[in-house]
Amino acid sequence: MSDTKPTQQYIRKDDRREMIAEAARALILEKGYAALRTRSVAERVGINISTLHFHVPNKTALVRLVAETSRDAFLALLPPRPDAQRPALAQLRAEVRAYHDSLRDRPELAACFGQLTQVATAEPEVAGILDAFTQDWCRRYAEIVAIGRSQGVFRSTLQPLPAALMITGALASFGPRGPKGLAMFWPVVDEIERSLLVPESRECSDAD
Amino acid sequence: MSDTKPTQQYIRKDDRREMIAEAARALILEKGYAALRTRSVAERVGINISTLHFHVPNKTALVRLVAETSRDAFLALLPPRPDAQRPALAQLRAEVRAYHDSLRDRPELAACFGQLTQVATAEPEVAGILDAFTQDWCRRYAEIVAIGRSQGVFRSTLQPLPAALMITGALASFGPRGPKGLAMFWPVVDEIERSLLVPESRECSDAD
DNA sequence: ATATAAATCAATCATATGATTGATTCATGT
DNA sequence: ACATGAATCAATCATATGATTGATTTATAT
Repeated sequence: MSDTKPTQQYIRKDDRREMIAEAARALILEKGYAALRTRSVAERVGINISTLHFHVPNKTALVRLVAETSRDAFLALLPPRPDAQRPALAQLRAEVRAYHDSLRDRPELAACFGQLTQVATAEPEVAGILDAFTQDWCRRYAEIVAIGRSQGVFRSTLQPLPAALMITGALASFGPRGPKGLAMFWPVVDEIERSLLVPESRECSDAD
Repeated sequence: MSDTKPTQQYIRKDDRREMIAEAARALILEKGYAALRTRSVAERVGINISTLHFHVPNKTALVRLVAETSRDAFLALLPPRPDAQRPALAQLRAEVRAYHDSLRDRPELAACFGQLTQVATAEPEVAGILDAFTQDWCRRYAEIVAIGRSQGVFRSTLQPLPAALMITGALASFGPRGPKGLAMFWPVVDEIERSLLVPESRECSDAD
C-alpha cells in the first residue's frame, strides 16, 4: 500500500560526479586503491553501475576525477600564497596548520594522494596531476623559506628548495600509514621550526 | 630429433620462493601493486600457475612474502647499528649513503614498500611488517641523533625522535615517484645535515 | 632398481570485474 | 498535454583472475 518508492531524485551530472568522486575517495581511504571497484563506488553512491558509467565513462576517468577533485579540495584548504610582506614564521605556521587540519578533517584527501601516487606508475595522466600538485605544494614552502631568510628570521645557510623538499617530505609522512596518527605531528613541526630558525643568538660572554 | 626439452631443472622450495618473490617485486616496480597478477608472477618465473600455488598458497601469502623479503633485503644493505663510540656524522652519512645506494641499485625495494601501503589497509599482517620496519628504520636515525648530540656535534635542542621522523620522512619522499629521480637527494641530505649540526660557532667579533 | 616424496604442468572452475545495450523514468520547455 | 533530452536501471557480455584437481615428471633414499 505505502509507496515503497522513495521518490528518487534525478541529480545533475556535475553534482552526481561530485558524489561519485566523494564515494571513491572514501573507499580508497577505507580499503586502498587496489581494492577500488567501480561497482563499489556505484553502490556507495546508491546508483546502478550503468548510471556510474553514464557519468564517468571508465575506470581511468574515475581515477582522474578522484585525482583532480582531491587536488582542488586540498588546495582550497590552504592559506593565501606566500607573501614577502608578511612574517615568514607566521606564514609557515599557517601553512602547516592548514595541512594538519586537512589530515584531521579530510583524511581521504591525503589518503588519495598516497594511493594515487602508487597508481601513477600505470596512469601517466594521474602522474601529471600529482606531480604538478606536489611541485606546487613544495614551492609554497620554498617561497616561505626564502622570505624568512631575507627577513632574517631563518638561517642564511638555508637552501629554499632542498629545505622545502625536506619539510614537505617530513609532513607527507603523516599521511595515511603515518606513525600512528598525528601524535607526533607537532613535535616534528617544532623540530622543523628549530632547524629553520636562525640559531639562538648565543651570548658570546666569556663565562659559559 | 634434437631434444627441444631444455632439461628442466626442479628447484628447491626455498629457492623457488625467492625467485617468485623477486619476480613479484620486479612486477610491482614496473606496473604497481594494483596490476600485480599471480599469473604474471608465474609467467615471469617461467613456471605454471599451479606450480606457483604449490610454493605460495594464495595471493595474500605472496604479498606477505614480498613484504618480508623486501624488508630483509633492505635491512641487509644497511650499515652496522648506531654505536655511541663512533662519530655521529660519519654514521649518519653511512646510513644515508646505504639508503641512497638502495634506491639506485635496488629500486624494487623502496617501490614495494610504497606499493604495499595499498594493501596494508586490507592486510593487517602486511601492515605489521611495514610498521615494524619503518619504526626500526626511524629508530636508527633517532639513535644517531642522540649520539651526535651527546658528542656535541649536533644541536643540543634536537629531540631525537621528532628529528628522526623528519629525516626519514624527507628521505622516504625519494622513493619511487619522488621528485624526478635522485637529482635532489644530496642537496636535501646537505640541508638535513646543516639543520642537525651545532650552529657555526660564529665569531662574536665586533666587526661583522 | 624401485619406492617415495617433491616439484611441475594442463585443464578447468567459480567468481569478479569493467563495460555495454536497450528499455524506462524523470525533468523541462512550449 | 506532449515532445525532447537527461538520468537511471535491469540484464547481459566478454574477459580477467584467483584457485583447484589430478596426472606427470624429476629427485632421492634404500
